Amino acid sequence: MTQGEAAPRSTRSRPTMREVAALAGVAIKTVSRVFNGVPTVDPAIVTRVREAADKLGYRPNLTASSLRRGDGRTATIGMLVEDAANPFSAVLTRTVENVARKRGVLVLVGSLDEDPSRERELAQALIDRRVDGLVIVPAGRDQSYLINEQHTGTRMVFVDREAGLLDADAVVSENRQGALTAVNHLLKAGHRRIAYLGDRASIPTAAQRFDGYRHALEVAHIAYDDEIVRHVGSSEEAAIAATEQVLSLPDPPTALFTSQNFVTIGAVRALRAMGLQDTVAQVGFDDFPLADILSPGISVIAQDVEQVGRTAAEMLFHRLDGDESPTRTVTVPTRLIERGSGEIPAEGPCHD
Amino acid sequence: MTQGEAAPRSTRSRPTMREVAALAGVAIKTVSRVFNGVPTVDPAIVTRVREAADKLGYRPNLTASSLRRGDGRTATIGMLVEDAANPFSAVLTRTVENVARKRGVLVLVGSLDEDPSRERELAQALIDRRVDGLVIVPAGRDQSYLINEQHTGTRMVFVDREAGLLDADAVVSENRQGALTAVNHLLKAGHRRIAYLGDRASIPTAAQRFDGYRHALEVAHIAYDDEIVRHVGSSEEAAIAATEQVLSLPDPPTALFTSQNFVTIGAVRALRAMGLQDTVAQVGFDDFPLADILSPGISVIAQDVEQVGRTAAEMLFHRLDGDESPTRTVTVPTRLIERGSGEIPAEGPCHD
DNA sequence: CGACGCTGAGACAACGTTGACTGGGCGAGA
DNA sequence: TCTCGCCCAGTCAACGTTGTCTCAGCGTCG
Repeated sequence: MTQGEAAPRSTRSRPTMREVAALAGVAIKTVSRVFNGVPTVDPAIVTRVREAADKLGYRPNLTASSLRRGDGRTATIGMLVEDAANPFSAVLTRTVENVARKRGVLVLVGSLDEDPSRERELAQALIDRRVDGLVIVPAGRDQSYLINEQHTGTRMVFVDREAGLLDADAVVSENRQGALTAVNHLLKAGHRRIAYLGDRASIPTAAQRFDGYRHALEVAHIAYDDEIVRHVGSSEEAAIAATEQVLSLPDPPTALFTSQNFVTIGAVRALRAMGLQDTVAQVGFDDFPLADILSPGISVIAQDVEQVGRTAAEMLFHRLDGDESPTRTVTVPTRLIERGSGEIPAEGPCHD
Repeated sequence: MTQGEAAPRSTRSRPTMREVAALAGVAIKTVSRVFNGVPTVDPAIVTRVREAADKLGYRPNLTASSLRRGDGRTATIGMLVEDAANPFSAVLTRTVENVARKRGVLVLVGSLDEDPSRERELAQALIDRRVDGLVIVPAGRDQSYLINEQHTGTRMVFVDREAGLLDADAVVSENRQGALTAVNHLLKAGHRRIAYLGDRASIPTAAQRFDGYRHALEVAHIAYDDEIVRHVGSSEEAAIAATEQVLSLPDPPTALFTSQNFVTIGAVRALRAMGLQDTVAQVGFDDFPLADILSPGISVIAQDVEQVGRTAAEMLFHRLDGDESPTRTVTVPTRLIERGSGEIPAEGPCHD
């Protein structure tokens, strides 16, 4: 079965419009018209071109197309999240993808790991690929490096945190109000000594939640005590340690407000390890899978991540459709889910 | 403050090499050389060009560059997973991203939702953007539509499931062996009546796990009984219903092997709802967060998702680096994690 | 019956960049 | 002194596609 083809099994080069045109016996431009659905092409020629294209396995080159065509659109957007593997980012990515899909737009994803320099690098990498727009959960506090890109037509929406030193659209969760609700809920159960365990205060969302915590205490005329306040970062281990420390104080808290996912889970672990899960109340910020199945179930302030992602994507595409209205920040509400841990009453005498 | 600029605040067009060249007083080609780090450029000119570029906010256009340059590389790969929001896919995406990052390669992500037609569409969309390579968790059983692309140089690696009707690299978990281990573990605890609850049998991984289940029973000389076998799909609700049904049989199983994540969680819920979590043993396939914190902890066969993703990405990049060796399938081992639920002994008399 | 408009297809240049080649200036060796 | 070759920057065309323009063919109307 010796054939003429002596090629080493591998790489032909990919067929182009030129070859399709040659095979169909038409001009390149006509092939272009066919693939762009221009109606003024003889149906007979259309089928001839399509057949030639199928035979050759031709696929249009979108990068060449976007280079030449007027709007320069690549039908691709960039998405920068904290970590593609964590549930918040993953859900966000998926909802943005869902909105993009309806428009034939694909999503480039990058993880920042809370590193501002990585944010810049990846944003640049996306811009170098001429994405039509960006959805960013910013790691740094200064996005002014994007001013140029904004002026040259790259649309962008910030998520979870607003942009710093840049006038841009944003979609955020109701962080301060959510935290307030959480702490008020614990106050209602009679708690007067409520610990705050959260992410580093340098992270804007954490700062806002902390602010809500302080405000709730203030309104309730409870003195702020930084002995029972820990900004631990977002690792479970650190949260476990902090929880143990706080509960080992001479005057330990009777309730915990844990303001971030991994911190919440760390605290859950620590409470169970100490056998205090039915004694010390807890409300966490951000829901997590199986929170309902533990005993007690973990009460949380749930963010509507899907809503956040969907809104952000829709805002971005509106901008791409030509919306030139002033930038705005949309706040998505949170809601309290009572599951048991947040409803544990305060023990001991009431001090008022 | 009336200025000459009457422009409506918005969209300048993005500067090109031409403009940088004009401002720096050099030829376009020299700008190109500077940005490609060609060493034979006068250092004085290099700084002149860089300054001009900075002043204009110039950023190279990678799509134009990849169109012109010889290898046609876009420094972008495509990744098709089942659902970017689920933990398995999310971790996979992240590990692939990590390997890609080291090479300055970005990742386009798409979710297939187990829909073969969507797999084709998205694969085509990625190819139209001329990605350098593809990492695919296939939804369908026939990937022959990719043969052309394979021959024209698009590299691809399949993950979690092998490609159908296509000779391609793959990285899979040890499904059959893992299931075997799970069932053997339950047998060792004295169980003779072990239910199988898993995803639809049309999904290759589910079929392999089911195969492992049957094989383990066979070796142990236990008759197969399809009364206690349910292929329920991957929804928690369906798994809950199936678990309840199976346990309501006249001769209910004393142990469950749940062969997929959501099925495992559904069964956990059902067992708790029925108060049987300390009576009926369970081993699940695939680990999940908080499995250790439940009581009893849920014993699982854990897949090494990071290892799977890393291996796949590395294989892809080896191919891109010119590796032309025969295609191969790498199997990544699983491991049993004992946490309590799988070690609950069988009640009642032993039948042998 | 000739000018006119319309329909459908091709020619040409250009998008922003880089590969291949060219050419001027200058030092070294014959 | 002249040539050779090297160094560095420039010119030109091309990557695959599409916007603009042109043009052939044909039916219509005054």
